[in-house]
Amino acid sequence: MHNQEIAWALTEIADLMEILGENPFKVRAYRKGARIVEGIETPVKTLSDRGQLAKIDGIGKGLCAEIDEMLEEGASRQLQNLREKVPPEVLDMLRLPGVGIRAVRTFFGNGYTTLDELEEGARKHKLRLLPGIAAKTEVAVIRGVEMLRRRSGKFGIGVARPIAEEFVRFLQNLPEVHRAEITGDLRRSQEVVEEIHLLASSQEPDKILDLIEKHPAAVKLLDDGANFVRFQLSFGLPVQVEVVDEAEFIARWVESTGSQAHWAALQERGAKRSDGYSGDWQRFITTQEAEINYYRDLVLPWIPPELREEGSEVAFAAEGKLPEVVKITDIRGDLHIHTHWSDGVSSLEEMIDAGRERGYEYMAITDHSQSLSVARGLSETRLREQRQAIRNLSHRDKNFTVFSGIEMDILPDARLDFPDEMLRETDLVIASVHIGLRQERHKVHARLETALKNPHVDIIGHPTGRLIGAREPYDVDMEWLLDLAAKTGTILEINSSPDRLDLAAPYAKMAKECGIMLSINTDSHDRAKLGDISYGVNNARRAGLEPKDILNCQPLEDVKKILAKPKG
DNA sequence: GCCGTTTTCGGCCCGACTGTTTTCAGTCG
Repeated sequence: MHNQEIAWALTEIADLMEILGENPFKVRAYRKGARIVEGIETPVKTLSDRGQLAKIDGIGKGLCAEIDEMLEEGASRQLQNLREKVPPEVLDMLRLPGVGIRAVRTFFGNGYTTLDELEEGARKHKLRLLPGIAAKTEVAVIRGVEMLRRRSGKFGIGVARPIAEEFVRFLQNLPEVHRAEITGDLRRSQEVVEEIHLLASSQEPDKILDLIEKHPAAVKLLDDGANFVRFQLSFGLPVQVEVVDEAEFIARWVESTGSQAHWAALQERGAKRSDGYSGDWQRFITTQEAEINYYRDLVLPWIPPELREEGSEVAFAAEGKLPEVVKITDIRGDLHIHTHWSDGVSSLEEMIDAGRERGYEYMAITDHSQSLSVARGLSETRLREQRQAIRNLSHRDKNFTVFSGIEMDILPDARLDFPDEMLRETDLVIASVHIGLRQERHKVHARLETALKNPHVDIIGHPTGRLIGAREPYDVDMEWLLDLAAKTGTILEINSSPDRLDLAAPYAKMAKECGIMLSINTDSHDRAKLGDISYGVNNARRAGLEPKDILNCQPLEDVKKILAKPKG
């Protein structure tokens, strides 16, 4: 089992124990263990073999034994036992916003074991007859079940992509495979996908497909044919592997990357060609070895997969109007980072070293501010202490600049968490909404207005507050927000966490059109998450953003000027 | 279950908002 799978298993154990009324601190220990395992970069197997697992803070004897069992057996007996006691959909009830552990226990204790039953109970006003459940909870159940249904069968890019990459490596290591790539929605970096689609080329498709079917992760065969196999992973995600002849690879790759609209637009363009080989253009280009040649034969520049969506991009490309979208190598620093000064896992030193190792020129440490006490937010005194600690560390490397910043809370009553004097002396101020997410629109607007109009607020963090598939955005009129950001010269964040991707690509595109600068940040709470920047970059590419639109694609001196300059 | 320690068991981030309530507990972040 891999680190992520172990982390999922530990989380599931925690959820099930909680439903069964286990000691809350034991539950918390499992959750914490999951978070730690998720953040470890080396495979847990390696640490276990070296006997270093129990030395990690937060992993004691019990969790160590639990993890060792998973590594050896590929499963946890405790988890199996717990699953026998709690039907799977009772776990989903925990995901309903506004429904907590006590309500789930009440539902389960009164015989509700599926979401369908629960929804019916809510619609027929039966839930309110249960102790401690009222009409509002019924509304929350109905809304929440609808949200879960919309999400069902969909998997976040943060789950799908690492798994897809692992299968690609597996395929590439087979001697019979010439080339293997991710294709489909995932290659276009959609936020959520319904399956992983992989394309491989080989002269011996039967042999490849046979091997794939026997892969230990393929728990259930869904479908197979002459040149493909489709199977399901343990947690339900379908994977399709298609094997084609080398000569067909590029054409099939372009076609399967999609979207349908893009492919249709390409075909139309091919059919219209009038310079000699219009009749068999497709046969000609199937023998290409690179996508760039495929597009060149249609007299087009190569179109990045993230832009192959509407179909209209083909015409834009033909007119030379495609944006030069940002690449991951354009990113010069990460400007939203947490450390264990607040709720991060890694130390200040570890985060700074990790940024330097990524080849960044700069980074901003932005821990939470005092009001977010659950995250051990920094008081003014602590922030000043941290600034001094950062200055002390900065002397170690003159080629790497660390800004001392803050992720300051925008309070529910529309005040900011720090006075202006404090903000003035802080290198970079991100203002974010963390509490009071269900307020009415006029209150949310009043809060955002205070933040955007404050001359010291540089960036609005995760501007809509959504968690993909888990929490709706707070109630904000996006056109109003973009207009205000443009007027005040406030930068908006593209939060790279695959759970957030906030701003979403369509809003980021609108922001660019309004002349708003964006900042692609990871919001990392541990050093392993710095790599999430790739999700943010993919999201920005879908929005057609170019390096000039992005704060952290600018050289250090320019970033300093932008942060020092009064807004507006 | 983890940690730290007065080495054997007690304490484990917390405050605001909201409604299950009519005075406190559940939920959220």
